Amino acid sequence: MKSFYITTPIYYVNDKPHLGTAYCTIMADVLSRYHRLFGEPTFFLTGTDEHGQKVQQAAEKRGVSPQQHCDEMAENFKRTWAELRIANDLFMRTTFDYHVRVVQDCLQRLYDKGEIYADTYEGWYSVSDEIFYTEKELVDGKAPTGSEVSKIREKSYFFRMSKYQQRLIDHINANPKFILPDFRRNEVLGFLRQPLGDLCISRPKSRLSWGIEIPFDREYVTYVWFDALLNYATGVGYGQKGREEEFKKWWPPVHLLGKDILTTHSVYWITMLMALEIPLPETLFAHGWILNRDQGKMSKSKGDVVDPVAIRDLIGLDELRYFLTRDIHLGNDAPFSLELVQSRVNAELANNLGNLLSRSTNLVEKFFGGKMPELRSNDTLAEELKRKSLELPALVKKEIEDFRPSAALEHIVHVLTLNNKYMEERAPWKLAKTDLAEAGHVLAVTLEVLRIAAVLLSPVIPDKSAELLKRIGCESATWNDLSTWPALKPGAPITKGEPLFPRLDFSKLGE
RNA sequence: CGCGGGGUGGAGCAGCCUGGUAGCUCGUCGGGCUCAUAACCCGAAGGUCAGAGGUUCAAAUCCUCUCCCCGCAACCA
Repeated sequence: MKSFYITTPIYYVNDKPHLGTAYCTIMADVLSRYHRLFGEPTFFLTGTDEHGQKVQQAAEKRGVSPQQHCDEMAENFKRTWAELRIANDLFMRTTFDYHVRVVQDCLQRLYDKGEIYADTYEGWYSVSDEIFYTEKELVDGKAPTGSEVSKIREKSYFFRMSKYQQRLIDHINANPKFILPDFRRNEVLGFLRQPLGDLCISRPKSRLSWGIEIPFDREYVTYVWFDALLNYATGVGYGQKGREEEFKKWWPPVHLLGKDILTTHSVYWITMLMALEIPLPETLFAHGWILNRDQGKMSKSKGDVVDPVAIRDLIGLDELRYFLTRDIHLGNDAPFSLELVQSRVNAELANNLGNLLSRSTNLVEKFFGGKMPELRSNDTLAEELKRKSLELPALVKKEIEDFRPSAALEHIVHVLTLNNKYMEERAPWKLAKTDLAEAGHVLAVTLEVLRIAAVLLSPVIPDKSAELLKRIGCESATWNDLSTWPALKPGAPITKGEPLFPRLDFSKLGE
């Protein structure tokens, strides 16, 4: 059986989780839950990137050790993901012992193979900013921050990235699903039309001590990206005795990442893997950014609500997950606002799904004493509904495999809409007075449709989906149950309950 | 001439690769229903698909040019 291994970037531990990182993590969660539902062995990795100058500085400022600083900051992420129902299999941290050890092994191996060599790094350095600037970044001979820069030369170690340029181009061209969406692939290929340089992968300890020590020269630590990217491999056992089977089981991964770090992944990471002779990832999928009303990047300074937990508190967890999955076409930039959330959630979750559940369960309570009615032979409309429902799993699966979760949800919503039309057409509230069994049939059909929809929506709205299934007495919700019709047992208890998705109303918030 | 993306009814987006009656959600207007979360159903108005030219029997879709918006242009993360 084919396994599915998906990763988010490991987030820089110094930052706090915001809507952008939450978006990426939720999408990876949704995709991994779908693959699990399909019955595939699935592994989902997220975590934190913990080395680097900024961490060192932040720790110094607080008067704590870098490790302690990281331990505390990593908790922000763990807690946030727990709040958002993220079901990751591992929370990876680049300060894990085994990660540090394997990164060092990799450095040593590449050095021994001649893939890493010593040379002189020359660049414009700002003492006050403590970083190098590229020629192009300089403004009138000064750093963009206005500080003085001077040209300095220092011994550094370089990875022979340039050596792999053509192989990388060939691989991208030969594997159309390697970099997605398509236009991102073009972007990377465009970038690769210029000659690729070698990558400086060392930093002198005099400037940066919080990093992984380079085994063949203890005066240096390795560049954070070299360290961080390897987490995708070390997290599932790469290079570790006793974990060979684990690595074999999960590798290669699907990397979900932000478009801003596509270059590091498609160029640095991939050439590193080539040099290390590790099989390449299946797909690098770059998602877009979530923008505010003015189409700008979300930011606290602009007064946007960026704390994902605060947003969840405002609109509800499953509602947030649904909005991000449904309203945004994975890969594209997309606007975010409470109005947009309200509109989407009310239309599809409250009015369509929630209300369909309410009206059908209400009628079952009213006319059938809260017991699941029986199906009869199908009329044309019911036959169509049944057929479309049974076709849904395959449609959803295809869309998810193509990274189109929004389209997957659209198919489901479409069937629910048809069911609402069906209710209108057959009017079981009237039928009940003339032909009770027929009214029961209409309701039974509806509840079966709801069952299938709820199971197919469970990766996106896990809590609400479970609640729905409970109310309609569904005991088994596996992928195989989706090809069963009927699955609900006549006579089983059906309960109406409170509205599953209360309508949102932000009109009074004074936007 | 650096590279790439975008410009589709009032709003937000699909469609473009593999040309063939312009689609989805919301909003607006009219009607129906009254089981339901003022929800549901039916109908209508509203678009020269940024602009110009070209290819074609046929272009939102392919090609060229122009205008506007955005991202990237690596070794901070």
